[in-house]
Amino acid sequence: MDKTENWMTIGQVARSAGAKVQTVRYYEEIGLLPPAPRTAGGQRLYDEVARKRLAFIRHARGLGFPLEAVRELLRLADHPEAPCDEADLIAARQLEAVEQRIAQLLSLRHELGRMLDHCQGDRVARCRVIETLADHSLCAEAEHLGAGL
Amino acid sequence: MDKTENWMTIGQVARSAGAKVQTVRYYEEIGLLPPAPRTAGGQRLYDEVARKRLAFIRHARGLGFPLEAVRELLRLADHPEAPCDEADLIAARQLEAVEQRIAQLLSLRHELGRMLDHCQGDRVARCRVIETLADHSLCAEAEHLGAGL
DNA sequence: CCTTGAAGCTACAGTCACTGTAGGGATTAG
DNA sequence: CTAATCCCTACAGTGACTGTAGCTTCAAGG
Ligand SMILES: [Zn+2]
Ligand SMILES: [Zn+2]
Ligand SMILES: [Zn+2]
Ligand SMILES: [Zn+2]
Repeated sequence: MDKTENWMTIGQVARSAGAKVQTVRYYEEIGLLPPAPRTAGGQRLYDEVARKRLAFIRHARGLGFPLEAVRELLRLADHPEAPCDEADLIAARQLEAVEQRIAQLLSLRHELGRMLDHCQGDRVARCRVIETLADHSLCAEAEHLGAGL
Repeated sequence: MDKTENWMTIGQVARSAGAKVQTVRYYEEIGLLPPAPRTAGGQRLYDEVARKRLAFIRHARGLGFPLEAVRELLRLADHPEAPCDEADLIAARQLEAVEQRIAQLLSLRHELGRMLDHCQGDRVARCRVIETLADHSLCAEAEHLGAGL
């Protein structure tokens, strides 16, 4: 009944979802958002449906889902009659990835804490931080092979 | 006393440090490793000093230090008489970054677990995973604004 | 109607730390 | 001598944006 389209500009829709303007354009470019209709002057316009879609994407990204998973979740959300096994599987895989990452980071925290605890704050020649980095056998147990935060 | 240089190829030194050959060349390119001496045919050669330097880099990377921090740690390791405050500060900052990341991921784990626990595994129309992504007010408390794993 | 300033447009480069590929040359064991 | 394995350079691609330059459009005030 409410056909009064309440158009928003890209800046408004971006703010409403906590995204940057460039990010919204990027999502359109890679096909996560449909091409937005434009004003006569070529500026993008967004309605409530588009705003919700953007909010969905940002929420999923905030929970760490990679964009390909978000793409799949959007596709599923567009088919409400399909069974939800696939959506649950994607979320379960994401949970597993988060748990693995947590385990890895707990191990890194342990090693970093140990390094700092053992250092007497003397010269570099006797710095436990430098010594440990030069000799993995000073580490407690961790494998810390995968890199990055 | 041991001047018998025991040269390794790039493949050998990479394997010994758990790195790929391209990664070793990349470290040389960005100046983390000094330019390696070459054979007459132009192939790189590595000695024990270079092997240790590469192992140091990989160990630091394995503990999550960004390359710029590794660069600084290497610079400090080359000056054994300097005080070790700087090295300890870099490690402390890394520890703090790891702790922040852990806190964030624990919150994500909580939300993902909640989503999955509440879903009855019906149609997408009633899938708690999709519902939650569409409506952040179904989340417990977390801000999950920063993205990515 | 005109001006001004904010916001929008495209196109492209840069981030981080690699990884992969194409198209060749070097080295070594048989 | 040949075949297999390694190595070389140079460059493109990854993920998910972010920043910049140089322009155009829009809304509001005078
Ligand atoms: Zn120290
Ligand atoms: Zn270690
Ligand atoms: Zn479900
Ligand atoms: Zn939420």
